[in-house]
Amino acid sequence: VSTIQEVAERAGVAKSTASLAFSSPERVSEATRKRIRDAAEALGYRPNALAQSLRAGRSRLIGLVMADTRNPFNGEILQQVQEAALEHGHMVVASTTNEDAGRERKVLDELAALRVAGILLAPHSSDPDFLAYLRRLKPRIALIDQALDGFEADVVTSDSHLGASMLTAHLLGLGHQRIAHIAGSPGLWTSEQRCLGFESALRAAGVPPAPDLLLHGDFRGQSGYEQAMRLLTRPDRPTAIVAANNFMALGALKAMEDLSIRCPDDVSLASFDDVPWGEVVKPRLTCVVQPVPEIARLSVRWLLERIGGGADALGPPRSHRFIPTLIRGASTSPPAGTAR
Amino acid sequence: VSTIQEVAERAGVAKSTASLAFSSPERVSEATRKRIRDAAEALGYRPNALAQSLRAGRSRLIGLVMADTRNPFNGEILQQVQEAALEHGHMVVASTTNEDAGRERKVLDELAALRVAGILLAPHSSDPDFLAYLRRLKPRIALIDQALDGFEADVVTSDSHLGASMLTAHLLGLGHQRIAHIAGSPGLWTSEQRCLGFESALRAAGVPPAPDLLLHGDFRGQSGYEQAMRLLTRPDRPTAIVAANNFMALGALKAMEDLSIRCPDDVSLASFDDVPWGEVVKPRLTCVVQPVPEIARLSVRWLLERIGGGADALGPPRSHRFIPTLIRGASTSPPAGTAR
DNA sequence: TTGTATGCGTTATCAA
DNA sequence: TTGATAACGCATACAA
Repeated sequence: VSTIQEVAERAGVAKSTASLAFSSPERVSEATRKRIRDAAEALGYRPNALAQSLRAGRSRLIGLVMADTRNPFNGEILQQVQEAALEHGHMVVASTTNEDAGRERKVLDELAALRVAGILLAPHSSDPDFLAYLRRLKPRIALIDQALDGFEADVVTSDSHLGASMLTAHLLGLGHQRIAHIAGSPGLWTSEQRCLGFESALRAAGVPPAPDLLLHGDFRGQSGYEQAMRLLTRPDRPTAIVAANNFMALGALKAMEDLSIRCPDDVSLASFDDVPWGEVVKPRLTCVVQPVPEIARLSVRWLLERIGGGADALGPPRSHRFIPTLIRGASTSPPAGTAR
Repeated sequence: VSTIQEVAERAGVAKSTASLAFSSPERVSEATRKRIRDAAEALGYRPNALAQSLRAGRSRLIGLVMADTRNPFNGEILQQVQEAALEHGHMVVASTTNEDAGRERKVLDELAALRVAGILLAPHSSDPDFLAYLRRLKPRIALIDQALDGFEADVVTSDSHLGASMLTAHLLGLGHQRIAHIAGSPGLWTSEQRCLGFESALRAAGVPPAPDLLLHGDFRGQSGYEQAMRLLTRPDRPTAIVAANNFMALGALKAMEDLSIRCPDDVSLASFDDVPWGEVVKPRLTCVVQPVPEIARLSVRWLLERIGGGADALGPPRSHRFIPTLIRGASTSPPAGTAR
């Protein structure tokens, strides 16, 4: 690639003029503008974004930090964020933490060093140290998918509390009373909201939450399998399970198979987030799905507004919770021996 | 964040000395080094990667360009590439093309403007124009997952030809004769290799490939559904189908369900690439899987070697094809009326 | 061992 | 309308 200096020489003008020809074409005479354009064309000139950013004090990069892109839910967030960012002329630096607090800080450090314009963060840590660290971090941060109590920032999520309540109410409506919840990693906002939503739906129906029916996993399939195994091998096993995400639900389903427990005939199963081509998973899972494209687009928009330095840049933190949608699958049905 | 100048002032030295303290600590006296370190610590100094890159003429970014991160196969490539890159001090700019040639060029343009150190590309286009464009592109390119005939570059893939042959031979071994193939997008290397591998296995078994049993999809689920519908509603429908990737296989499976065709009793199905938690897809798909972590790590290594400017930087293009692994599922069985 | 000066590619300011 | 110059933050060659 070539520099603006070379373009200028070829066009027989000063580099400042060549620069002007691109930034404010109207301030350059017709003739020279053409010469500069032609020279740039011939040389295949592309402005050096690094230099532009250094000069401007801000890059056209945004960082996206999430746990794991192997989960198609996150894969879609990335896809949508990337598209939305590109429409605004920004590229996305994608970083995964693999659920590791150390890695999370490391990638945030790197993003700060890169002077990214802003960071979309689906936080994994939530300890006070981490919050203090985040507050010191220079790039603007917006939270996506996962909120963080005690940290002031725009946050775009779906309503996890409501979603969990919807799933639980659906099961209660079918007649279930012993409903278990396989929750996500302790400490995470989504995990806790989903727990609360689960319990609140139970209480609303006059069913006292049983502590032994609330187990924590870590959002990975393996943990769903293990916790489901615990639940299902008890003498007083639950008649229905709510999993806090898609992978843990699949793990639970696998556990049922291995135990020859039929779903939904013996035990019903419902979860957060669909799986790709969920239609061919047997049985089709009942789940609540989040409007991922909207979450991605709004978070990008808000982040860029903050960065833009316009009137929107100030003002109190904004928060939006999208309403999830319940998809009735075949994995939930009235409990077997409901003749109570 | 602060600059090295501020660090230097606080430590009472020139900024070049401060710089030295980080790049060549041994060339700075114990005492001043400590003063500089302390000052940096106090100010939370992080070197500006933009400025470093501008100065060095090369950034510590690598671009990753692929079709779609919603496919967990690509999601895992991204995850692994990001991890490998981070270990070498590089961040990853992730860009999706959404199978759109225009977008593909656009993101490549942007990456070039960013002066990324190199690009890992899973190309979607393959026309001569595109090849010419790629050859002019400044950043070093390595191909991943998808090769590109006529373009000189390191390329890391799995052996698609072999993989398709493995699937086909497996079906032939079960006694199938009328085997169909739902191929990927025409023009893509993986699509063509898989076609060739499919046909070559047929020929090796003395079964003449039937042109009407070879249909092209576009690697998306919907196309798998549609082409499977075509195949399965024929009077002389095939007894087995090989799909060129996971999503198209799931689409085909859905088509079978909708047609009340049992798999594998009526028609067998085999595919490239697993699906996440494939164990709960009924029936468990027979498929060949690729060693994604190895593909990702080798491609990153080769790319960085080329960039590094060391002895490895020169030399002819390298190519490696990993051997895929056949996973026997429950979606393949001997054909129903095999008494031929 | 430390400091001075220069340039990486841009853009903005100011003068011509 | 155009050109000379400075500055963004850093690293290096060279001088002290």
